[in-house]
Amino acid sequence: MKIVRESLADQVYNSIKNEILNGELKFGEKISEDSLAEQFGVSRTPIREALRRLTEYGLVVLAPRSHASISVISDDDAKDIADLRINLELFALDHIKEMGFSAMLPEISRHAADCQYSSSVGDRAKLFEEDSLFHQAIIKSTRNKALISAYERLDAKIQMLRVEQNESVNALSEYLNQHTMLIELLKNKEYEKAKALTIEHIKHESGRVFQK
Amino acid sequence: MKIVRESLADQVYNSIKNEILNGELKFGEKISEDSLAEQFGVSRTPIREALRRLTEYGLVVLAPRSHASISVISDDDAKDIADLRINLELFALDHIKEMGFSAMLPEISRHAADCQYSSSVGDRAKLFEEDSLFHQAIIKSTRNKALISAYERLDAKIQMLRVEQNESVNALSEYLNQHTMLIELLKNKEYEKAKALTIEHIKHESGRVFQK
DNA sequence: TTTTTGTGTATTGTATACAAAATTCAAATC
DNA sequence: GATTTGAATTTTGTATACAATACACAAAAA
Repeated sequence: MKIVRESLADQVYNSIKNEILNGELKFGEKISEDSLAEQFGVSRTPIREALRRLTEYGLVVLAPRSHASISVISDDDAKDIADLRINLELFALDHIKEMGFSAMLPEISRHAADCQYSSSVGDRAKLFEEDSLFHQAIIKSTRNKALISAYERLDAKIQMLRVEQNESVNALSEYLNQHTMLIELLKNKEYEKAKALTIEHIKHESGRVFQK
Repeated sequence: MKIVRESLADQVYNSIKNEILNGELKFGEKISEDSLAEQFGVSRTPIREALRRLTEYGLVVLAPRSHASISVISDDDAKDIADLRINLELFALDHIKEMGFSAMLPEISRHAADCQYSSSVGDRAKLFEEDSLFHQAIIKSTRNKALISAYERLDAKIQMLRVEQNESVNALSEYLNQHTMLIELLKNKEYEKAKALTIEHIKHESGRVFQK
């Protein structure tokens, strides 16, 4: 077996990403390479690589020769993200209709269950993480690599948005029930209902951006 | 007006991208930071940033602590890309159906015309570029930033694929006529026909991956 | 008071130096 | 001959040094 040590750049990337999704780094906050380098005890080189990768995922914005800052996602952007997300998830359902679940059904079910559990013990962070993994698993069942990587990028921003509308996840139990309902519909091959539910589910989560 | 000099990393990024799309750099070819640095007369730092960005766009593959190489796109990957592309372009058409063309129609038409012209003078590179811009313009008319950036990533690989199947763009004039036909259908609000044509158009271009 | 200009400071962009890991290839072993 | 081993070489990963640009704030001008 080949052991590959994670590079400092990768570690820093994950750490900064977590700090953004934890809310430790606020949206719009300026960040300097020097202070991050000092914070993580590394040189600026891996910090720069991490920041540039985060920029590609839309979590960080780079002002050339000036500074980096955490992204701010406007309501319009949030609406765009939700619209595209609906499109991609429906595309995945079409694929499942044609080709079946592949081998992902157990994983999908497990993430739905873990959402329920995390909710019941009040672990919001874990709940959000499992919710992302649930939707990613549906996408992954298509085995379409282009789709999977496009969704991965979108998911980074979806996760940011969840942090932002921190307080506003109303009717959480209904939201979580939709997961199990969706699984049932897919098992029973009721694809049109599954699509309708997916749209409702995403609009439900995206909240206010669909209310106008 | 603020003059911002393009960074060396950006210049190198564009140069390497062009070399890949020109075929100067072959698919699967190993590339070393040192030799690129020497070739461009810069240090490894901007080279590394460029390579990492290219990796995010799927044009380059990084083997950690070992080497970088130009991506190889398999037939399965090409099929995935074409499927997703169809989905995204149909999504854009739905948007145009709801909201109209926005102000992009002149630009769309111009790129279609430039495709025709480039074809007539036998400028393949320019033809491919304008073809990409034509489809990008349709996507841009939705004004959905998430969609636009997702498509931009996909487009990088679409361009690579066009280079690969260099000789096989058969029935080019038919392909180009489809551009003008599509514009006419959209002007006349014949959206279902436009969608059918889009599917045909993309499958036509993607060639062999749809032939099984 | 408001605007402009200039200078010092802080920050990013790039080059270079060094450390660590992977690759190569020849010699040794089976 | 095929495989393994190990040192030499090459290449990447990271730190540091320096250059160039942007920023902040005070002094001067309108």
